[in-house]
Amino acid sequence: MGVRKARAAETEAALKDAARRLFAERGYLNTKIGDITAAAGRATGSFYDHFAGKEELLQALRADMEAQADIEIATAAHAAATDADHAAAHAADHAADHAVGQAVGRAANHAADHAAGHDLTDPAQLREHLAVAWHVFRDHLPVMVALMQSSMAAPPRSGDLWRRLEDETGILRDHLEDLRERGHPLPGDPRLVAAAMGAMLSTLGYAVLTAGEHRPGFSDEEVVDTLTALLLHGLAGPPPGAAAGA
Amino acid sequence: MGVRKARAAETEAALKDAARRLFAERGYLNTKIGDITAAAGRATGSFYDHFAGKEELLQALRADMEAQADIEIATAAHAAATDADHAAAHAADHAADHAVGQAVGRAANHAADHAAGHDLTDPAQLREHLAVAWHVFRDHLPVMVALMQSSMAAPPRSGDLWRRLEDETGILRDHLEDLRERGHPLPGDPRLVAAAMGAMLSTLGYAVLTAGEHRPGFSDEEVVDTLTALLLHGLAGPPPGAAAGA
DNA sequence: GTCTATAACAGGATAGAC
DNA sequence: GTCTATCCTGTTATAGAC
Repeated sequence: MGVRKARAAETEAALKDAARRLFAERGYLNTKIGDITAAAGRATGSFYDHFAGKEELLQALRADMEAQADIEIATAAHAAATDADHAAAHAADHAADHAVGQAVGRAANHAADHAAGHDLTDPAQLREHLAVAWHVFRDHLPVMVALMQSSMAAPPRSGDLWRRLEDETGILRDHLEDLRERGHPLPGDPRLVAAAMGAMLSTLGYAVLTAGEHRPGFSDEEVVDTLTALLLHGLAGPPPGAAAGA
Repeated sequence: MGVRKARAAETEAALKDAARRLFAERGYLNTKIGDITAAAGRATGSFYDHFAGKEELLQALRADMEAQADIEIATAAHAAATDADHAAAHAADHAADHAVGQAVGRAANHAADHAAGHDLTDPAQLREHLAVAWHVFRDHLPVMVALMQSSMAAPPRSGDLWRRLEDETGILRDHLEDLRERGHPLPGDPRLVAAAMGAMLSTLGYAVLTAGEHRPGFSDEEVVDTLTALLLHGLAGPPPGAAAGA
């Protein structure tokens, strides 16, 4: 790789970094191309040598995020697999795939293999799913914020948000369908239940993790524990003799 | 009221109507002042004789919505109160107040009185709460869409979304706190649980009710039933002998 | 109060030298 | 590839006649 190409890659990285920084601070919609180039220490015109526009930049950031999430997930799953506890390893492994799909909207390739054998009614597995999704959201907050703002800014009737919700919860839906096939009673159509859970997770994540000053003051663990308890047994609480996850 | 004033009121109403129509079609963010005046059959300049800007118009629409919701709620509660079934009437009455607060972000005045005596663990009452919130959302979709787009477009760190979530779920939170004080185990901090439920309801509502062509095909009842079942007993389902709402 | 016309200002995107 | 300079478009908001 020549110096020229290296310099170009450097500029592209600088633009991406600046974009992530600004997306977290001002949001995607309020960040102008000029803001990004200024923050990256480049000229406005240079932007268009790397990206066709703001939307293309966002897609590039999304690709980066998915790639990095894959790595994090894989190592997390591996770490869990070295554990003595089979159930935990199993949960972490599958939770990873699901959660990434859930938070990012991908991983259809692994879905089929891993759908079977899951049990979202197991407190540990459900908690692990939610925890991974929550932390992916937190670790990639700038891009998640940008993606959410972008899909909320689209014309309502385009159905963008519903599509996004379905994409993000593909794996979760598979797990639910699997659960239903094995005879477990579900609250409703797996598509709907999965979308509802995705809606809760993404909007609550956005609200809690971006609040900054006016921070609600909930720790990651408290949020994950609460969502686990709520989604596992609802408001009525666990049946008298059950060993719950809360 | 003179003719001049009446004409002015007419124009203001025309602007509001046009705005609601366009907000539902193109969304709040993509609707320009000029679009509204054109759709209302007025000149662009006339807009500023009635509103200081788009944000002020939105606040006016919000006020209208809240006023109308009050009426709808009151009559609904009254109708329910004439029923022979005490429990149903009770549920509908309080559900109304909550749901409006939930969907609209107000009704703090009634909160204190009505918080006591509720029981969100009762399937009928929970369902009623969710049903009213869902229908308020649907009936005022243009304004709800605009409000959501507006708060999502704000700078993330402003904490706008978290504040909005807390405001919308004030009454729900009160009910949960009441429940907790009466010894019922909750999934977590009432503020957090309420916010999570609000996040689910508003985002799912937006996604499902705006999807248009790419409509998921779920009826209002199916959604309300599903959310009731999910929030009442979670994914694990009702305890063996329970009479659930699903 | 309503209109026409226009000022004022983003913001996106390109041209051409280096 | 990167820069400087500029064009061009859309949108807000106001001025002033009616």
